[in-house]
Amino acid sequence: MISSIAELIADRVGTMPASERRAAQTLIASYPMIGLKTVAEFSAAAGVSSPTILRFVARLGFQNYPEFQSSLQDELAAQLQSPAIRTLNPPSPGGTASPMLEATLDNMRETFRHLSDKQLADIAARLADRRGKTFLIGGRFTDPLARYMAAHLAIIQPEVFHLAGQESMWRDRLIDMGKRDVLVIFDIRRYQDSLLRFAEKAHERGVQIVLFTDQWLSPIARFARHVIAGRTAVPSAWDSSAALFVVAETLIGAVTRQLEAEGAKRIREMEGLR
Amino acid sequence: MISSIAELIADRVGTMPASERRAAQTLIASYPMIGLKTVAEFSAAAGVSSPTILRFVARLGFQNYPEFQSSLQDELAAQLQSPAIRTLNPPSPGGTASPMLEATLDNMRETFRHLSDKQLADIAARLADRRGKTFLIGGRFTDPLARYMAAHLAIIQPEVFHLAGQESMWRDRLIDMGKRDVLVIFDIRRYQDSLLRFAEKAHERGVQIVLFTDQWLSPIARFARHVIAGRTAVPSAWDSSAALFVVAETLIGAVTRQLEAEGAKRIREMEGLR
DNA sequence: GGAGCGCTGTATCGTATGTTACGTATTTTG
DNA sequence: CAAAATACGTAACATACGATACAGCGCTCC
Repeated sequence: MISSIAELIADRVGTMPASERRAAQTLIASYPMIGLKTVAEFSAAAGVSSPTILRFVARLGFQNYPEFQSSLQDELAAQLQSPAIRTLNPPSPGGTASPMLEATLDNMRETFRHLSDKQLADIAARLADRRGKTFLIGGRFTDPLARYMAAHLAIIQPEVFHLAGQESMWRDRLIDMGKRDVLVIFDIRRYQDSLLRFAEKAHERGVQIVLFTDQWLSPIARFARHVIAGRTAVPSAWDSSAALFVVAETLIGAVTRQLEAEGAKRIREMEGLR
Repeated sequence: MISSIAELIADRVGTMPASERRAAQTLIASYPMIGLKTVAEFSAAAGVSSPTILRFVARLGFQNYPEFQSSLQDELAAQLQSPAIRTLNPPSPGGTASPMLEATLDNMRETFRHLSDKQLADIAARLADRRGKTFLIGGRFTDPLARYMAAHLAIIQPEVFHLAGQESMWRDRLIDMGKRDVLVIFDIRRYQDSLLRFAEKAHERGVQIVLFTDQWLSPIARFARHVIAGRTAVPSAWDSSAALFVVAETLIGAVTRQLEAEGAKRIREMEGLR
């Protein structure tokens, strides 16, 4: 079975005329980068004419050059998006038994790799801003994450609300929301219409939206001021929210640090109330 | 020092207008593939207009779109030619970007090191046992974990109940619990008396208790049939529940696999009900 | 409440790109 | 050795792509 263009070429290079073979060799030599450039550059690198390149890709079975390029890109994307394959292939050191764990760890590293300290700091600053209220809400499976975050934030600052229950209940809270307020939304596949509708309404009111979503981005990203895209792929029937969970914990920690002075006092008071 | 376009974006995303930020987020989410496609495709994916994309790349310092694409390609080429860099980056990116992340990853590895496959399989089998009911409950900060697990388990099997609300409400449910039933409890420092009391009563009725706790073990461990001890130490004012979260997800996956036949049917039915 | 500024999308334009037609060179075959 | 078929490049073409000008809109700041 042929699963990559490189294999496809190796398979058919024998039946090609001389010039096309040179094209093939050039592509393989710096696979697949040259194939992503223009026909002119490709032909120049191979030392042949443009039509030869086009005949070459046609012989590989592609209708036109863009289709060939898309194919290469898809291949690349598959390689890049699953570092797990690469990390697992040279089998895990020490015999870490659980592929689930390995995938989760990879997800977290990937998620944080796309997440700069500055972004996190910005979001933390926004959440720590005491001038406005903070609302949190989540989808079917992610609502617990919203609760988790709310449970912590509510301790270090006032005016933190988790929106639970029915959709109509949230809508009634919209009236309390304004420009200085922050709405934290958790939404991963399959994205919920109800959340999208709610986000849109909140956005119209000028509420700042912080969105936790997966790598394919919930449509709510349209309205969000800050977007956190977590990796969710694991060898399971379900998507994993673990990476988002860790980001949430990181943010909780950062906000706590910012509110240290006031927060510490609050916490002490709360302890006293027990 | 800025060595990749991703960092460049992270650096400047704060100074960008809303639409360009959407472009940035879209690119980062599926980095860097979208940037290799045409302006039209990029703009469509980001939900903005073409000129916005062009202004976005201009703001990053590129003269034109092709130059931006070449830059991305060069970056990709460098990554592909030395996969070693990619594998080495996560462990030690110079000064470990996020100590929080590092600590969390360590916690997970440690947690799973003390957790045998057999233990996990046993617990999964117990949870998949359809003869009894499943109850889940958690403490102040861990209740969301119980909810998360309940949300998933409830889909693949009937008779899954999350115990919420006030203590007196749980107590009333004790009457429904018997020897064939399982009670999943989440309890980390500072351990809650209410949970301990509840666990004891359930234990007296012969309920099988599965306990998620921290490395110092909640006193509930006395009554538990299975104990999962997760590492919780992180450089933050709060303890981390991330390791327990991952164990929970692992169990959810394992139970799902065991109930595949019945579970799949249930899931399909549920989808149909939407 | 009004004036100014900045952001964003629509419509248009020029051009670089992929594509095709055709003529010449090279090889193959009877 | 002649004749045909195939291979290859040059040059002209059409399309789709990136770039730009402009107008509408919302926001901020007097």
